[in-house]
Amino acid sequence: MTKNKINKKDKIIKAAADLFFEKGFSNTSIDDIIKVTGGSKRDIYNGFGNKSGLLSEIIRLYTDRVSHEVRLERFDENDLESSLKEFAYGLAHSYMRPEIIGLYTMIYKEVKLFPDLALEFYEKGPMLGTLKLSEFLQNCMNNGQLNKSPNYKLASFFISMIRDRIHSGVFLNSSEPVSLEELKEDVDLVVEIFLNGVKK
Amino acid sequence: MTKNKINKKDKIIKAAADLFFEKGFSNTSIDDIIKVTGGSKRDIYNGFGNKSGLLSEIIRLYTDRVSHEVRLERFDENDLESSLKEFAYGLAHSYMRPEIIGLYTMIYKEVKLFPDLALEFYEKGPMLGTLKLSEFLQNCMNNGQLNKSPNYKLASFFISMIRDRIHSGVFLNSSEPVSLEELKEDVDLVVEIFLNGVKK
DNA sequence: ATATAATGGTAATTTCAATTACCATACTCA
DNA sequence: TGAGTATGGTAATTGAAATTACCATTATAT
Repeated sequence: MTKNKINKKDKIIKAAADLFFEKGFSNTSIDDIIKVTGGSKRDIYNGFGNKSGLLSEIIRLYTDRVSHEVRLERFDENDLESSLKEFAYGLAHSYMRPEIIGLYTMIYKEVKLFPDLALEFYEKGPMLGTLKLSEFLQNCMNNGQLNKSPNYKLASFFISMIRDRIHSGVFLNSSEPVSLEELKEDVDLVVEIFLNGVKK
Repeated sequence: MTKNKINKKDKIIKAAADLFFEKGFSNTSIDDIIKVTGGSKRDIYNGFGNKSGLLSEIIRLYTDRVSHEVRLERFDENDLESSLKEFAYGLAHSYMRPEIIGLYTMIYKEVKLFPDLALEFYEKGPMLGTLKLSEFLQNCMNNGQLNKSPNYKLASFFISMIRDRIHSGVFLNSSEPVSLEELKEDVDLVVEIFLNGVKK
């Protein structure tokens, strides 16, 4: 049955993603994956061509999920501060998720090996979110609520503060991961500084 | 002569650092290094114990250089804006240097393998710079020039904006590296937003 | 100057992991 | 149901790279 084949592929993708995100692509062997899923190496070569093919499918799949979430973001020009805060909470939430951290970790590790996949991830993920926010900022400039400024750049700066607050500890092994609740104050502070910084 | 031994070690360190920064630790073989320096593998095993030992020396050496530079930063409480700008230019300059980018790249790649070295890098590099800035901000708060706020956090936010402006393109393969001249406007914009955001 | 120790080079050795070969089994469709 | 095809499992094969063995050479110190 085709159904079983799909289940098997899914199972492999799930297991491989966990391993790749945890240990990186290069440090995960085909055998490691099979040890989790059962079956045999042939399942991977039949289903995905080779190890790199498996990675491609995983990155595509996970970045598509992220980009889908980003598209759902809603902003309200009549409530600038709340909108920014909600956006920032969503962002923080997303950057804290293990799959996202794993995705970033892996892409940082393997960007030299797969430059195209890294670019695709960037465009469907971080860039899309930045565009979404910059559009909102542009509307608020048109409104007269904000000073005219290069909107994409402002959006990038805002997002950098949020993301780095969460990721710098992870990627340099310099602090324990925290929960969104613990972060809330910091996120609010970011919004406050940013808003003071850019509003009329 | 001991002199020759040191020269040989230095030569190996230089060549290995270039390769590690360019291709990463795991993807550089001992033979790759020897191909550049001449001599034989034994030089590496005699001089550094093994491949990891070589990496340790490199990370120590390069992070010490960075931390030395950071210590030289000068601030002037009487000229807040210029001080921040000068600090930001220095920061940008530093984040753009190939050795620094290489160091970050490699540490991101291998943090799982060498968590202690990653932490050491963080403490001697980014953390030290952040402390330096936060001390200055604290002074300006005491002065009454800035609103009271958690100073280390403010400093982190400021640095995140500068660093991410430069590094996000590199690490996700999403844009060409730029020069400090091209960045100057963006750095000025960061300072402007930040200062508006935090000053009384 | 020569016995002893350190150093360097070449060629194993070992390990690990991706990929492939080959055979047995299970499925498909007439 | 049975010929032909696809799939899965086990066991090669291959290649890369770290580490080590061993011998030759050079340096050191009395």
